[in-house]
Amino acid sequence: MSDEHKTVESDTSRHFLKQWIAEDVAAGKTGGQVVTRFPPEPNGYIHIGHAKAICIDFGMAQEFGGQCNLRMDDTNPSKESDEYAESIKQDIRWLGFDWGDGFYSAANLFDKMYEIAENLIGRGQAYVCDLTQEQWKEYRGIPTAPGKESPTRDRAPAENLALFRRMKAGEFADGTLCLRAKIDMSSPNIHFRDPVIYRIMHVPHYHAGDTWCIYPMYDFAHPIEDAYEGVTHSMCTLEFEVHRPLYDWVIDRMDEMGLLVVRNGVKIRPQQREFARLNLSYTVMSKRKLLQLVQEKRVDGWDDPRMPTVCGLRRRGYTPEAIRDFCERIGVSKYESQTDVALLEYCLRDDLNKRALRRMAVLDPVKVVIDNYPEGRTEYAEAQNNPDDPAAGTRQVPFGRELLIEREDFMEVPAKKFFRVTPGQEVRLRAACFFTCTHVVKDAAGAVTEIHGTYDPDSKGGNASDGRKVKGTIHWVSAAHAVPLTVRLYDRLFTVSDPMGDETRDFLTFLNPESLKTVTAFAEPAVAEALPGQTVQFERVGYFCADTRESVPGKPVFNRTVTLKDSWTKETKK
RNA sequence: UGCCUCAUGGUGUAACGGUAGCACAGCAGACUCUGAAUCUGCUUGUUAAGGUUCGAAUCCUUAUGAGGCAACCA
Repeated sequence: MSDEHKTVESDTSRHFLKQWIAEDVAAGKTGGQVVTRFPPEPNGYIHIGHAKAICIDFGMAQEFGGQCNLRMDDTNPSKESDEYAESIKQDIRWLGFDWGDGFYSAANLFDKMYEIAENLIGRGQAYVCDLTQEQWKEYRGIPTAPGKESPTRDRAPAENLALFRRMKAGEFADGTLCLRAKIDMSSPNIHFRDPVIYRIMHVPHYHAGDTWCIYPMYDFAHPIEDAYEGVTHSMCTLEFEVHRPLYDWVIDRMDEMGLLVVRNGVKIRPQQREFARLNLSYTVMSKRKLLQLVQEKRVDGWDDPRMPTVCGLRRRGYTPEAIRDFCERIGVSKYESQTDVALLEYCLRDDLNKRALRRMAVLDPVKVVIDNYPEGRTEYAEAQNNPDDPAAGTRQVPFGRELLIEREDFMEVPAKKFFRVTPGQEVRLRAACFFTCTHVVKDAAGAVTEIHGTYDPDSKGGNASDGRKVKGTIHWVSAAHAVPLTVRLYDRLFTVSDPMGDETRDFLTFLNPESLKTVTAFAEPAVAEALPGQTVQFERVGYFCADTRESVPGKPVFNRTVTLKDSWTKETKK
């Protein structure tokens, strides 16, 4: 990763996770290597919120010269698939992170987990419970009142073991029996009230096949996975905070069984800490809500450019650098905040400004006729591909008597401080010449159909030899050479900053009906050469990305990635 | 009405007992062959009340507000 994307920070400005890890390193708790992990469940596509977690997990490992594993936390086969697992890998690689040979799957540890479970039974720390789920719910109690013990809680270990083996052998139906840790039914922490650690589930596993019909629960599996991988720092989101005592309980049991990894003579005791998940304005982040948008066809699939999914952002034209920069800037804390999507857009523009080639395209055209320019003649204006980067070179843009310019760049009666085309006001046609409007032609309804004017032959290239200045420069396209292209103008998916914030209204009622507008635009010929996935800047308009799905040579389709900042529209609203 | 966590400008974060800073957003201006970018300047903040201290955003107490926990999900 390049340094220029790192935000400046002082030595003392370190978020709490960084400080935590630094202290452990100093105290020699890591055995010489910090190991973290990103543990997605392969049951859906990852989104910008996951990207934050990925940047933290991989970022902390990088910062401390350690290793970050990618682990599929696949303990519930009813929801998981290889397709999801592959998409997750692809998205993480695209974001720019590398897990090296640290790829793991919880399923690879099923044997060991089972062994630990039997061990727990033998030690009288787990038992097979035959309460129905309804009974269990009743026995467990509620947060404000203690639970009561299962009638089978004190069954003899030998009996429990026999039962558990029969569970494994497939002798029981789903939900009839389960294995529970024997902890404390009166604990104020519900997760300590003899949590279920194994359930019967006659479902084949996408990765482990049909070897198992019992599967471990998250609270049991996760610390075991961390421990076996030698993970030193296990970072997750806030909702797991109340699970931490249980995580530590499992680690303690493993310690007693002598199962903790020893690295360079140091016993690695994984520790969990929690940080606030990302909330972004004008979108939703829950997997369930995103799934709903897809299933109800409110959007065009998981990779719809309006979606906050990584694949959606990618298709929209976002860059990994911009996303990483964003994740760096939002910081890490335990406060459940809502980050303004404007910051994400800032990071995007900042990155694209440096690298996107400049092109000219007119989204809402009106014809311009240069009356003193010869009919049928074509000249070429040499335009810079990126004014901030001379190395990007130049291109030749065809110019002729008839041009197309942006409708909003003309005002018959100019507003105050309007520097664009208006009768009698000289403007610059970007990279070409000066132009002055003389008169307009209108249709029966009074709409302008043609703007007539003259150019100054002495201003070819964009500057007059007498050195006079013009206040406005506009983009244009030669009518005779214009390439039509389909442009999708994307806007925020929701009309309100927090679509989930109103409990009385469904979030769908806040969908922005104008989140997608499709128009036919006209561009200079070079635009047609853009490769799918390539982002260019349509000067004065915004950044646009050739769609990876539907753009084909000869029939280009562009997605608006993000607009340019626009201080003129603000001016007009005053 | 149990347990856990959190609270700094509009937003997000920093300050770890010693001058409340940075970024985004906003506003004003300079510059400009993109009304972009760049540059300058500005507005706005420690939830409240007590306490400890020479000194509190920071430590303590209480209150208030927000979030989490009652899947055989993760």
